[in-house]
Parts: sequence; structure tokens; C-alpha cells
Amino acid sequence: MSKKVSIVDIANTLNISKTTVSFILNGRAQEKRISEELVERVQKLVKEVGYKPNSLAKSLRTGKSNIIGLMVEDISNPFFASIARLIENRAYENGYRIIYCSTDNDTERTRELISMFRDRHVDGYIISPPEGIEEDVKELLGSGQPVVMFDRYLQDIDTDHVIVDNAFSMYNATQHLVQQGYRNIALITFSSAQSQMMDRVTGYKNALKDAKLKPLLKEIDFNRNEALITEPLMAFLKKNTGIDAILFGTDHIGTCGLKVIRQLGLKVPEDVAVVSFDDYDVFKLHSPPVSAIAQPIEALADHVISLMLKKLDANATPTTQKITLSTNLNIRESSLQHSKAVAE
Amino acid sequence: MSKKVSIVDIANTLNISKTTVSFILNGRAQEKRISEELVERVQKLVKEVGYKPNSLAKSLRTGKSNIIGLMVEDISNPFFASIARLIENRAYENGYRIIYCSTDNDTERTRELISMFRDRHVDGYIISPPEGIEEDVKELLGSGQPVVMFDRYLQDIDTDHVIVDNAFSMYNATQHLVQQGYRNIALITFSSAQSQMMDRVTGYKNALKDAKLKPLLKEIDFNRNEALITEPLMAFLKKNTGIDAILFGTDHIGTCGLKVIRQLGLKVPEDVAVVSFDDYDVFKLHSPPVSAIAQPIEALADHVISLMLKKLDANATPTTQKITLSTNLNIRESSLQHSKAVAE
DNA sequence: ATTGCATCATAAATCGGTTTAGTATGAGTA
DNA sequence: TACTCATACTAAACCGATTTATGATGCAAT
Repeated sequence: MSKKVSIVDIANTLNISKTTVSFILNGRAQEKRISEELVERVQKLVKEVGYKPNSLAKSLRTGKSNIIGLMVEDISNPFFASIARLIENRAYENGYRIIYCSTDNDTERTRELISMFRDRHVDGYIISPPEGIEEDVKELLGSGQPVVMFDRYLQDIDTDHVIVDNAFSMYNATQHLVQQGYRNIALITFSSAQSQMMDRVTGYKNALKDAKLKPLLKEIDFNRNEALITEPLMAFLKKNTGIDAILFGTDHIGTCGLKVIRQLGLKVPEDVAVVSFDDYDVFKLHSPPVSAIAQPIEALADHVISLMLKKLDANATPTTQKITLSTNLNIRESSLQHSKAVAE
Repeated sequence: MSKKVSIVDIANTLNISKTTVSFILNGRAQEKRISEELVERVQKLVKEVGYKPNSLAKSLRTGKSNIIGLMVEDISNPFFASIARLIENRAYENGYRIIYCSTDNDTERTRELISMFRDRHVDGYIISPPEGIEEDVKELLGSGQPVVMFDRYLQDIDTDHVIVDNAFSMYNATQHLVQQGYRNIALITFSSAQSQMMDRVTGYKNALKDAKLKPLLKEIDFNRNEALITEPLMAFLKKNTGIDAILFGTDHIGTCGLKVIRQLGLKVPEDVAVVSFDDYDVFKLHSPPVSAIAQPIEALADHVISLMLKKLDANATPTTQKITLSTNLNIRESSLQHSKAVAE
């Protein structure tokens, strides 16, 4: 119940002004020529009573919060969870705290979250943006807020971002399937006008065009309810029995896809070969192990936070950087040539 | 670049006092007998200029923030990520925002995070506590802060908490393995004095005692570096070749265990049967599918946030509630009787 | 004795709200 | 007329910090 000590309490106890205490605690003692002796007395008392400045009051006055807002699509998705975790750690080391939120790819919700971040005075925004949020981001930029995007970017907006080479990654994975002898290669992905998704589709289409094969694209609406993903997926696979290989556009849809494939009793890779974007435990442990396009999670997180820290550093020269990292195609049994493909 | 509108701007524009504006915006117009006409004029202007109160200033004065601090062990773990997500949504619907953080089971870090939450004036704390944090939590409670724990609790502290029946769940799973004919049943888990872990071990030991079998417990230190988990695990399995069934204490160690089992070329369940605590995609999609103890994630999250909201409701009578939910043992192929076991 | 200049410290304004304790006005009443 | 009372609104204090502008003191130089 003991009330918290404030800067006034410290000042009163020592019979000095709170101004002096503030200067000392903010390392401006030298500059303000405060005597060594007084500095020591203040520091001693502060330690003794465990005084901590009220950061709300501080933020209110300074307009800084040492908090970075991080908005991901869905924190329960392993890809975003891992990145968030890494960013949190790096931020922490640099004296910043992170507030995360999930956008659910919902524009309205994202808008509200930005507004909440804003009035919490966060110092910077790290966003994997949903569609339709352009105006709000422009407003942020317009009022001088540091913004870094990752995983995707907004076409018409000039911000720092960190992405992977989605088109090439998907081109490469598709080509791999072609080389393994597959001919009816489908891409199943979330329907989305987001840059990363469109690039992945482009890579896929280009690879098939180069191989003179016909694309077969299935787009499914993003939804948190898994049944609403597996049902259309199941219908699609039942209908298109000619498919001999599938590319999945994200880890989430890949996981759902594997469930459906199992329900249908299809054998991988004999009945259908599989490659998924994103690589994590589910794919590694699957039998057979699933080939996957691994994003460089550490590097991604590292670049994101570095860009942000640079933008937050008042001394640094302001520039915008767009970073594209390359992925790794981890080839596993799920997409390797099998006897039937060879026989054909 | 346009400066944000403040309550004073609103007041000046209408030539009234900011007090009046504040009353109107906080729904105290009637109580303060402010005329209908003025109320309308204020509301109109507020909407027009898009005025939003600065919540830092508000929090500074009122001591409330409408933010709940949520501390989980590791946000990149699927169990915690899913719960966090559900809690976030429910909180959001009730006008609260969530700040999450990962404790890494690190007491010192947790201490700092609590302190950060505290000086951000969060209204409540939801914690899956690491060991050694008792004093800090006591202090929170002592100063009247609402605290709800989940997944585990602290022995000597009387707080609301939501957990599952860990001992019974593990007893039940162990018994299942015994009934399937397994005789050398190991439990591999994280070494920890946390309540949930100790209860799981207890359940396991009791079940084996009742079956007159000898327990074989392997405890591994928690670490974010996966190699430091798989290595001792590998060594343990290589040494104890007599094991015919393994229980894993958490999803994370279960995942690592499956990787090691695969590396060693062991067949599930022929060479070794497997049951893991926690149930998620990796286990469902594994071949063969892995039996798992499913925690009721939705119910858990629901109870946690409900307890918290109740504590935050000034009108509610203060009580502490300890809720224990039951789990579901999802039996899959990985732990079913196989020919060899039958033969014995 | 006065001025100039460090040196050490502080009073008061400020950030943007909420809340307490009033005030001004007019109607009703003894 | 003077007193109460309800109505409609407000000045000023406050939350806890930072920052700006301003003393007070002592010593050396004029």
C-alpha cells in the first residue's frame, strides 16, 4: 500500500529542488555544474529507497516512450511468433520495449491498433501491413514517425522494409518440382493483394511459363477458423485429381494442406509432391519430411530492428532502406522424384 | 506535422473551459448538469477535428491505463502463443489492450518486466510465473494490483489462477501406456520446480507405483537453444535402450524428442511408444500421429481473462478463485499396442 | 565599492488530461 | 429585501516528470 516515491519526495528528503534531482538522474549533472558531493548524496538516496521515475510522466513531458509497437498478422503463427521473439530480444538489449499486436489482416482493427500505439506515444512502428492501410501509414510518416515494414510492403509508400525474394524463391521451388518430373503443379495460397503473396504467385507462374506448363492456382480466403480453410482446400483437391505436385504459399496453409492430404489418404510424394513456403517443425517432422522454402528468420529480425534503431537515432542521417533477403530451398523427400514420375 | 489537438484547443475553440469538455467526454454531463445544447456542440467539434484524449496524460492523472500486462514463458511456443492470442481478443472486446512479454523463465528478466509493467501503470498482471518471483508478486498483491496466474502457480501465494489437472492428466496418460502393455516407461521433461512440472512428475510416478513399475525420469534444463535440449536427450535415449515408451512433459520437449527419435532411426510405436503433453499440429501430422494430452486452450484463456475482468471491476466483490480444468487424452497410433508388445 | 564571471542550485512553466471546490445567475420563497 | 436553492459552468490544483529562465554566492579585477 505504501505510495510510490516520486521525485518530489527525493527532493524534499534532501532539502533540494526536484530540478536538481532530475538533472542528476538524467546525467546532466556535469553540464549543469552540480557538485560531485550532491550528486553522490542523491544517487545514494535513490538507490536506498528504490526510486524509479514514473515513465508515464516522463513520456508525457518528453514525447518519448522507449516503446516500439510491433504489429504482425497473427502472433500465434510460428513465422511471426519467432520473428517477434527475436525482435523483442534485440530491442530489449537496446533499451527498448516491444508491444505486440495481431492485425488478423483486418484493416479496421489495424487502424485502431495504430491509433492506440500512437496515443501511447510509441517511438516507432514495425508493421507487417494488411491491405488498405496505406492512408494511415502515410499519416504516420507525414508526422515524422519511424516506420519499418517487414514480410511485405505497400506499393505506393516509400518506407524502410525488409522482405525476402518471394518471386525468385517461388520460381526456384517450382522449377525444382519441374525438374523432378512433375507436370501438374498447383499453387495453393491465401487470396491477397499483399506484395509477398503476389510475388509468390508471379514466381510460380513464370516458372511454369518457362517450362511450358499450365498453372493451376487456388486462392483461399484468410480466416482464423481452420475449417474454413480446409474445406475449400479439400474440395479443390477432390476436384482436380490430376495434380501431381502442390506448392503451398505459407506455413499455415501448408499445415492445413497436409491435414487434408492425410484425410484424403494421398501418399506423399507418390500421389502428390509437396513444397511449402516457410519452414518449421511440422514440415521437418512430417513423414516424409516436407520440402520447404526457409526464410532467414534471424537475419530478417536483425535487419528490421537495426533499421528501426537507426531511425530512432537522432544523430543518424535519415535514409530509407529496402532490404531483400534470399531464402533457402530445403529439399526433402516430399518433393523428390519417385518411381511413378520416373516411369512416365 | 500538424500538432495534435488537445482538450484545451477544443475548449478554446468553443470559448468554454476544458473542465466542461472533460466532463462531457467522460459521460458526466448529466451529473454535472451541463446543457444538452453545449454537450452537442462539443461532441460535434470533437468528431469534426478527430480529437482523441492523450491517454498518457489520462493515465498519469487517473492511475488507470486500460492495459493488461501478459507475461508468458515464451511467446514463440505454440501453447503460449495460442493462449496469448485468445486472451488478446477477449481483452480487446472488453476495451482492454494487452502488452505481452516473454519471461524465458528468467527470474531477473521477469523482475524487470514486472517493474516495467508497473511503471507503465498496467491495470492488471497475467503471469505464467518462473521460479523465484514470489517476493515480487507478493509486492504486487500487497499494493493492491490484480494478478492472475495461469499454467502454473506459486505455492505460497494466494492468487487467482487457472491451471489444468496436471497430476491426473499425466497419471492417466501413464496408465494408458501401462494398459497398452508397455513396461519401461520414461518421462522426459524440463527440470523445474514449477508447480505444473512437479505435478506432472507426481502423476507419472503414482501411476507407475500403482502398476508396480519402476519410474525412469530424465530432466533437461530449459534453454532456448534447441541443440542443448536434443543433445542430452539423445544421450539419454542411447544409454537407456530398454525404454519402450516415452512421455514428454511439454510440447516443446516433445517436438525435440521426436526429432531425436527420428535421428536415431527408432520406429514409433514399435521401438518406442510416445505420448506428449500439449497437443498441436506437429503431433497430429506426425506419422504415426502422436498421442497427446490436450489442454483446453480456449477454456483456459477464457477463464483467465474472465477472472481478470472481474478483478478489474470495482463493483465486484473481491475473492480469489483457483480454477482447475481437465485435459483430454487424445489417443493416436503412437501409443497403441503393437504386435511386439502383444507378443510379450 | 562596484562590476564581471564562474559556480551551484532553483522557481516556475509545461506536457494534457481529471477532479475538487467553487462562482455567477436567476427563480422561488419567507 | 434578503435568503435559499438549483442550474450551468469554471478556476485552479493535481498527477510526476523535464526544461527554461533565473537567482544567489563568492572571488578576482577594476
